[in-house]
Amino acid sequence: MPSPNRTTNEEVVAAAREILEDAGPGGLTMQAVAGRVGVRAPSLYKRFADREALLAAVVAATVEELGRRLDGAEDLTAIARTYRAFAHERPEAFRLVFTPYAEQEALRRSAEPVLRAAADLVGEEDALVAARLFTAWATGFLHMELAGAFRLGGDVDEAFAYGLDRLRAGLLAGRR
Amino acid sequence: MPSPNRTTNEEVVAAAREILEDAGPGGLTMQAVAGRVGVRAPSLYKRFADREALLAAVVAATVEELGRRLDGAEDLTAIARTYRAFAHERPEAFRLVFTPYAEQEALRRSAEPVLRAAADLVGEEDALVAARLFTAWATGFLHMELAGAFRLGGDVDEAFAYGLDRLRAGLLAGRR
DNA sequence: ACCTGAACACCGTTCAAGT
DNA sequence: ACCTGAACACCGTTCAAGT
Repeated sequence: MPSPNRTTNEEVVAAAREILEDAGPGGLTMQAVAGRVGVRAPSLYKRFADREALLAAVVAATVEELGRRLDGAEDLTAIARTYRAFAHERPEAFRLVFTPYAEQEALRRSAEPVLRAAADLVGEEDALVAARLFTAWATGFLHMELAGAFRLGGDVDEAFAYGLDRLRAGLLAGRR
Repeated sequence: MPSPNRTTNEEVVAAAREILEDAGPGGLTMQAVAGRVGVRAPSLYKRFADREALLAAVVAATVEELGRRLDGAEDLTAIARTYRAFAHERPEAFRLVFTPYAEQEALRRSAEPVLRAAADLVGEEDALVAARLFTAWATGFLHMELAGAFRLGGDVDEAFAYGLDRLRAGLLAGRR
């Protein structure tokens, strides 16, 4: 006798993302996720091989959303602003993006707008290395900000603006 | 009847650091650490309040060692090289440095050489923001490299050299 | 077909009892 | 004083049995 699905993969991932932000990675238990979608923990194994696979799906959904938002950003300034707003909104998920959980494919898609903006600045030939410089800076800055590494002094917004400004200047000067 | 200590805090932390690199954070269990220093897991609670406190001590020791190595580096190029070599040597510990586990004090000490090198380049007034630009880039780059985010194409060494070069150029151009 | 209770392995942590 | 066996709570995961 077939019984209808009591939940969906999308619903499970959405629940996991909420729990992740509310309770951190340690609070993201199979039981907590199951409870939020109204099933028991063993049922989740029909949908995800194990907790790690669920985490990978959470990261994939996060990277996808980030990619969608970045699509609207046209230059490095807009991209940086969007990127930072996203990290502030979903700090726990953001922390997981650059871990081995992340899938290459989704990362590549979300890197597209950065590559385009970098090409506009330095040309096609150096677009990749320039995009990596920008992404590494933005990623590192946000990781440090979220970890509280900037609590010691100085204005964080000012440091972000300075970094973006000097980065753009360095890229423009290296044009060829 | 007093019994002599069968281990020391330093030995426990050293064991934990080895296990962390060999087996990742998931393999860093209290039992594994205890086993390596020749005691049972409950004994560790005489030395560290809980697993999180032990992890914090691991990160503190890591940051301290990084700081010691950076002391020998005089300019941003040398610092970048040292920083990258360290991340390659202890990837798992490096990943934990910019998390809430890290203590502010140790981080500040290890930031000293970067501040000095930044001041040499842009002057005292902008040294802090310049150091944050450099550190964010280096940290982000290494996190991405360790996460395999650069496996898609292009030469990683070249991207690192390009980033450092453009960063220095941007800083120099902003001198005032 | 999908779901679950029960069970197992494993881990963090506590504590009374050993020396 | 330091160490440990035993116990407890909690979690990931499996699976036979339910509908």
